[in-house]
Amino acid sequence: MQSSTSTARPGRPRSAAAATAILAATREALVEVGWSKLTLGDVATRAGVAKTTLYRRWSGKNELVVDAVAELFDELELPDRGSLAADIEGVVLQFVAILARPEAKSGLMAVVAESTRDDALRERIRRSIVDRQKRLVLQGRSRAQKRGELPPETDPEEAARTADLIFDVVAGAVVHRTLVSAEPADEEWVRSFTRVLLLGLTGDS
Amino acid sequence: MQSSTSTARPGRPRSAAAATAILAATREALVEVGWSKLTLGDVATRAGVAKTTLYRRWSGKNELVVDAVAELFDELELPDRGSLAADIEGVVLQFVAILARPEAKSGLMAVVAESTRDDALRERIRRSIVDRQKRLVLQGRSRAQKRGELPPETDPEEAARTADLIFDVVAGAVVHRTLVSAEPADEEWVRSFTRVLLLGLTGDS
DNA sequence: CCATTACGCTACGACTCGTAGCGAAAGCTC
DNA sequence: GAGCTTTCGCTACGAGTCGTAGCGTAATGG
Repeated sequence: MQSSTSTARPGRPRSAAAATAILAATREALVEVGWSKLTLGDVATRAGVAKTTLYRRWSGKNELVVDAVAELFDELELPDRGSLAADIEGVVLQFVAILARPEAKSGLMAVVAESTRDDALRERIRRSIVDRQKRLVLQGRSRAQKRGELPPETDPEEAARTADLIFDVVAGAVVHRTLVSAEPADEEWVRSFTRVLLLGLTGDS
Repeated sequence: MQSSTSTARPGRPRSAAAATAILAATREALVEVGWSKLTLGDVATRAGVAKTTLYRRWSGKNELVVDAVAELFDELELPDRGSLAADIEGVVLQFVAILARPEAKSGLMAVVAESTRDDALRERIRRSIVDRQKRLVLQGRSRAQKRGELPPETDPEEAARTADLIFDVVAGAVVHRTLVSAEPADEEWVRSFTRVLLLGLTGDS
């Protein structure tokens, strides 16, 4: 019996422009001052809104940064490059490019760190970042199966577990290389990584 | 002409017991309140020392947490389990166990996040955590080569690059599984991961 | 036109920060 | 032991941030 999907709330609607400005200002502040010194008051000033507006929409710094960072990862896509190896290399290079941006580096790792003590935050990260990008793994696998590069999966549950594993290996390796080892994930590194991922340590062509 | 290695400073020496108590108190605080709400005043109280003592020894929260967390990783070792696969599974399980501890989770990720904007901090992390554990990769490879499981390396530079790659893949995958995906890295997962690492995605036995 | 909600602004107590200054303690050298 | 040096515990401080409350105004829908 509802007219539409809860969009029909009375009163003045929230400004969409404000949301855009706030998230952009958050990323700007992440670049300039980093996560630990980022204050909501500063973000509000940069965005040209009142501090109270910020608190009305987000419960705290963590939630705000998650939303600001999540937008960065939505540009990932998986163009068909003809082979599984080329597909992997392509998407990994995109991921590397995103992680090279300072707002992604400091923001992402910080909220992940905070999420170890905050279940709601972890769930927010999972929904808005992690699960959204797992599609790339599924897409790549299905393409490789059509090409005959990978065998079709038999057990669907096993297939889901493998997809999760691949996602952790790929994303984890890139993040670790970029942030912890802090060395460039250039094309050469991506090629080596892809080779190991496809052939393993023992399988040298 | 120095009596010993710069240990011969005049004046009252710094209490070694205080350092131990401070680092332990830091880990305790990481468990109870997490990184963002951890205050140096609280740590000082827990350790039973004055806040000023803390500031005399560490320049800030980041440096303190790095030292407190670094001690956790020193217990990693690589017992000879007879095969490369078994060796990898063993050390990965140890790593998983350490990362399961809340003080390791929140502390490590937080300082890594901060290090994206602080070169000195990144170098401190590298020296006290990352490089210290790369020995495990080198040790495992050399053992596998003696067993004939891996070919001897030809180019030493290429060998170093590969070792770095392996380290990023292993550590990154475990960290991502544990912290970002936030799902258990149990024995079954470790077995699957080891299989992919050794045989690759294509190589199914 | 009226109810309802969002907005901008100001002000507030509570808290943490990092530092300074002090007297006392604990080592070394002579 | 005397004297020097450095650390330690304690107290106090201004500066800055936190998250919230209160108010008048702006923008929607019925």
